[in-house]
Amino acid sequence: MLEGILPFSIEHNTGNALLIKTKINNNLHYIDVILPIPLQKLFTYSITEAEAIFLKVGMRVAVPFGKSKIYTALVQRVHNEKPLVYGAKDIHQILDELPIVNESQLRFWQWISNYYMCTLGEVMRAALPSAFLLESETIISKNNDKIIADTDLKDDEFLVYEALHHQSSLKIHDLMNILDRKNVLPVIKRLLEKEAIHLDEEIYEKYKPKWVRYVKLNANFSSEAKLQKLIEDLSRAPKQKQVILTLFSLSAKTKKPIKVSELSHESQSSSTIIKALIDKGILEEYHIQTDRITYSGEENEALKRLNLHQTNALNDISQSFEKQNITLLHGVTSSGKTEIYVKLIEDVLAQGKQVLYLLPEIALTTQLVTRLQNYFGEQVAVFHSKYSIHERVEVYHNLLNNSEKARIVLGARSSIFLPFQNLGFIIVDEEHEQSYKQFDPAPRYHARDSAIVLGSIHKAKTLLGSATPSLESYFNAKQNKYGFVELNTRYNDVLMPEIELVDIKDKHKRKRMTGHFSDRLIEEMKETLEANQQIILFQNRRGFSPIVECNTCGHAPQCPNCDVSLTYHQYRNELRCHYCGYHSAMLQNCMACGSSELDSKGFGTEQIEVEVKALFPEYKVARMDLDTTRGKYGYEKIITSFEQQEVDILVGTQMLTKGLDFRHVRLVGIMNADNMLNFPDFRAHERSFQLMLQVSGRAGRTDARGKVLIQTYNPYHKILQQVSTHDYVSMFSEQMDDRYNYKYPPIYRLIKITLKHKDYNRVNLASDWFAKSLRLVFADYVLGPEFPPVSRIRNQFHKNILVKIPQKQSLSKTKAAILKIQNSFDNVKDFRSVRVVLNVDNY
DNA sequence: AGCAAAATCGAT
DNA sequence: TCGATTTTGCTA
Repeated sequence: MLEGILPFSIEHNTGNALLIKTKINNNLHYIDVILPIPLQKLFTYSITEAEAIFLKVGMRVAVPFGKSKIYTALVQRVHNEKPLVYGAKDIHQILDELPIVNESQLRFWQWISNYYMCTLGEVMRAALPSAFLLESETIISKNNDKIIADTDLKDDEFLVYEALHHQSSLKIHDLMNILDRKNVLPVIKRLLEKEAIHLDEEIYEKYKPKWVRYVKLNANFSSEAKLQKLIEDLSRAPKQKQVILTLFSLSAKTKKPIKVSELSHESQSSSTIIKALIDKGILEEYHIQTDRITYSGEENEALKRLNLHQTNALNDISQSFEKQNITLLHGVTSSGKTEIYVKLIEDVLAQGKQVLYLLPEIALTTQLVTRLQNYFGEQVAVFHSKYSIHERVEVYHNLLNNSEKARIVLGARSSIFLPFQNLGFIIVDEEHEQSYKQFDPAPRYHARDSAIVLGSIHKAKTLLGSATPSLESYFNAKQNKYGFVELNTRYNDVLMPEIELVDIKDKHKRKRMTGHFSDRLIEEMKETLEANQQIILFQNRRGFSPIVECNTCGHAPQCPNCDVSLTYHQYRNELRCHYCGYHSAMLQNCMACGSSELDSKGFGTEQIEVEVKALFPEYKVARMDLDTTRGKYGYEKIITSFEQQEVDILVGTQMLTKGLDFRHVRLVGIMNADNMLNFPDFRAHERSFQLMLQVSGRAGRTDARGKVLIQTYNPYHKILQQVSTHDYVSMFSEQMDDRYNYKYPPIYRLIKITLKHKDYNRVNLASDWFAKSLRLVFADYVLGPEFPPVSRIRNQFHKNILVKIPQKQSLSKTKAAILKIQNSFDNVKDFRSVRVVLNVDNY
């Protein structure tokens, strides 16, 4: 039904539970449920008649599973088919009054599970806020019916028993702390045998509504006279009197309920004073349940008038949507795409439909959120990983209830799983971003592609936006699968920045380099700083230097768990592994020969920061990378201080590229373009082009034309030439030739199969076997097995096999064949312990 | 996934 | 030879 429009089709999978056909008995009732674990099967439980009437598809039930665990499961089907080969267990409890997952979501889950080759349970885990998935916890308590003599207990048993005298119940985790070891089950078992304790399984809601404490004057004092008396009585308690007076003035001013926190703040007195008043019965406290997500907005901002180019683009998009469900908007950086989105959103809202606005995680900045909130006020809901589980539940509920508070969802990739009721429009901004693809764990979905399917399920329109579209989307637009609209002028007609390539090989030869800075870059930096403008320096590698090498013997320290050399981080004087997090103090001497002459090879953001500070000591320098943006607001702080011009030079990794709008940046320096271009990946050239153009786009966003300097050893590289002329089209056609010749996406599809095991030989044997079986079916379309550039991570050896799928080959049959091979693979005893990871459309 | 039974390991 | 650790099998 969706052929020709979608890049893929929807297939249906019937759960295993349905395969065991059975006699229908109308007196017996069953449900098939999805469990949030990586099992392909659905499970059938028996329910009572009353439960059968009450239970609807999409409700949660707590069910016993395995020996003692209780899991949250989702009802997938209610029926009367008695399973023949096993006895269905009863459910433990119903958890919802109404379904929390709707029919379209379940269809969507099914699609994700089929397309990305994972189980429905894994999709469920990704799709529901973790607070919805309660699990049972074993509670240990003392058996008071029996008295145990201390002498009957071993040391560890005694410790637990003794602890139960002080605390009525313990959790497994507490036991681990008490006994200071992981394996506590034997102790529990022995205590259980001696009837010293008993166990209970307890489930609890992780979500608790937020209650806020309010106070009011006790009704006894409502009359004028009594009030007068109260004030007099309190003359000897000035602090308390102060609180009462503040309460009066506050309630007179706001005419709203008074929060305890507010009162304590306004009256400058501690909460103990308020507590004393409550205890005296003068004040009365009460609680109101509140939303965690509140919008304390100013007046709605009037929509900015669109300029001519924007208006044209808007009209083109509307026209395109008449014929196409998906449209690609290719708009250069700083062309004002957001304003166009806002107009489109307005139209959809007017039709009473919901909007999903997807952004890469990192681009979800306060900048954009407040901007949208200023236009749409309360109707905007934000959903991303920095939100607490409680906040996520609230957004989820607001959508489920089709609340006014969630007409527009602004979110990162996981927001495609929210319970939309009436979705009318999806925007995928920065569509080319690779972070839309989930890497680990399963489901390894691509949010852009999944959003397109979601759109088709809801019959909604989808708009993909980017200044540097992915080859995939541009190709689809060229093939007329998508509509296509271009916006080539920047807002206010600011010219695209001038891009200059600096040959550092030549500069090195002529001794024109200071550290990693060419004379040209220093010149431009000076000029920019003197004009009171800001600079961004881009280096796509964090740390100080990626390799530390001994000058005498050439030995470089390696990570003990991974196959990489350790990166030197100067600010903590540490060696770090960027794959597993291993770190150790920086060595003073070479571990192999003891020489103290250690040299660093290569450079990262940290080293650039140090060098800039030395070059321009009178200016403020900041660094933005994974190391400086840890913590909830780390990222925000750096951006704000740069925005406020407290910082003149910002050094950073690709984080800098994500949709930030800085007004005073005139110069962008790319320290070294070569390491991205030489990255061993078929998308390296495409990605370098996108990355460089995106950073360049940060320059000169308001009036003066910006400047970009790209330092490289190879200024004649095709990609660099294309970047310097802003030539997306020739980049596209050239890259497409390569993709065509070497059989890569978007011409061919890819499925990557990764095998992992701690034993090197076993990975080799297993992957050879796997690849050989694949070749029997797919012949030359199988690549590998090959070790990835980093072949060992966290003590696991990795080996990759790539399956290329021609356009005309059936996707579902291909996947079925791969699954069949995996199944026989799992039946080989020696291979069973090898982890197999399937990654469809891997990035 | 998580848990327990079965199989294998290893030091007395 | 017994106890500990790893592997294997199953969940409804």
